[in-house]
Amino acid sequence: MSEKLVKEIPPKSEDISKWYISVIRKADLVDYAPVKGMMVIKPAGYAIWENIQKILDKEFKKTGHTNAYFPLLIPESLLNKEAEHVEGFSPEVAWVTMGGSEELEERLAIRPTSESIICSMYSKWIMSWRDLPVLINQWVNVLRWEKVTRPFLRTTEFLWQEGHTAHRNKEEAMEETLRIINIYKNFIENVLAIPVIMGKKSDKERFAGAVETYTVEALMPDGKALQAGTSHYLGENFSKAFDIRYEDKDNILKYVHQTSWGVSTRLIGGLVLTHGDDNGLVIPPKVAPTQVIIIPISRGNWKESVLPVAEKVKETLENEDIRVKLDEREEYTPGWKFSEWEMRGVPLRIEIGPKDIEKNQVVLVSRVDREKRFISIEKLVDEVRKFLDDIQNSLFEKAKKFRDEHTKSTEDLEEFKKYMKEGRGFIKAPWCGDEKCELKIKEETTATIRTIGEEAKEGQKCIICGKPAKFVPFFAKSY
RNA sequence: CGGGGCGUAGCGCAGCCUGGUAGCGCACCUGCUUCGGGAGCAGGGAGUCGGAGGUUCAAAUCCUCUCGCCCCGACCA
Repeated sequence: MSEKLVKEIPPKSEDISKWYISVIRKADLVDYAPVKGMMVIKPAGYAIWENIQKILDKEFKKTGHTNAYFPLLIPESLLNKEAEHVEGFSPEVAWVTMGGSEELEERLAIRPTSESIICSMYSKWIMSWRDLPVLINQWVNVLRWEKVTRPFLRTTEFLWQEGHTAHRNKEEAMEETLRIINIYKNFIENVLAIPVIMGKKSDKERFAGAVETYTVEALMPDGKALQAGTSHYLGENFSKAFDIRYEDKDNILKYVHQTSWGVSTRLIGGLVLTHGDDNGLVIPPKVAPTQVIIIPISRGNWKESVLPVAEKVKETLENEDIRVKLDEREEYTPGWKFSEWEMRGVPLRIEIGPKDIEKNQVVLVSRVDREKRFISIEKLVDEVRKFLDDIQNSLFEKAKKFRDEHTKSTEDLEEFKKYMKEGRGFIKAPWCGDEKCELKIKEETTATIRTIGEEAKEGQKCIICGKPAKFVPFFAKSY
């Protein structure tokens, strides 16, 4: 899209941060709250989150999960039970120390994540192999005292879902961990139209308290990677710390194997960054709160001629469960409305004017590239569906093309550094598996291991130490 | 948490260096004409200059502290 019609949005290519802030605020997704790092998710933004919830929740239910709610406050003693977990999270925990004017005997953590409180309950609930698996999810807010914040991408408080499951053995827990990360991958790619790389985290990048962390990583237009979702195999780490045991068929008491997994409102930030352009937001049809905006062309006696047709079109689409709005406001010109709804990211526009009425047609216009399709009113529903599908696909293809073009392979550190300086992106480079080399790469290039990638081939050498490589990770600078 | 930048009307900014009547564009309100890519004209409303101290006859402007936002690092979904 060449023409820039929306004023006050700085070009995405020039300063993506300014662009990002400007778009989310102009599209009315978010506002800053009075407390540092906290945001108000406004109706337009929350509607996207509701659609994310609706679609993901269905997937969780389909795979046997149920929702519950665990408390916001976690006693310090519980949080402290799993050593690695505390160490990982304690720097960013906010504490409640007063109740009214009384100082509390034990301070209470505002949940940064809920493993500890949920495990403390699981230890009461799980007795027998017949109680397993436990497959519980909750949609809640969590709080992490972050030093650097950005709306959606990293906020002090954020909304997410966290699944916490308990299983009889490693195999079942591992299967669950992978089932979930695949649900995330499919959702993020098919619904949010953001291509991701799926894989395992290195020991250093792993979730605090986990045995293995699986992640889906998306590449943003500035070449930085966004961790979009994670699924952890917790092994027996928490069950041992919280004494979650069950009596198995063989009469032996065993520790459960657990998983936990989550995606957050960060996904909205990823969506904005990935698809937006100089005219504002672009929301993929499958999550768009409004998929179609109808703009009647207000000329002459349009209220008698055009408006009734527009209303009929709206009704027809509504009956087909297409999320549609009609902008019949008189105080704005059609041109203004075009720009306004483009900025808000509505993927498909229908223009209906006097000329169209004569020809018994309507004009469909894509948000992505302003492609116009003139279609006869009889074919409305099919054509709208088809166009929405095309837009959904083209957004994914466009993002995938960018991702692929910004994924490079190298076995040379200098070339690695050069890639990081010019344009950035994912870089695949062989690594021996040693954390020291991982740290060295970060120091030299600012890139970290996003996923450890596939196993190295015979003869590939670590880019730092030159010893035989174990893996070929995806490196990138991260959000 | 370190380095840098910025807080002036809803949004974007000028004014600050060199203290002396708070300004511009967009948005908003009223009216008329407009309307197939952010319409034109005329009139109008709106700001304790982020906050608290201090210097001064006088502070948006100078000094100190503080809060917040943005960028770059370290840390993290």
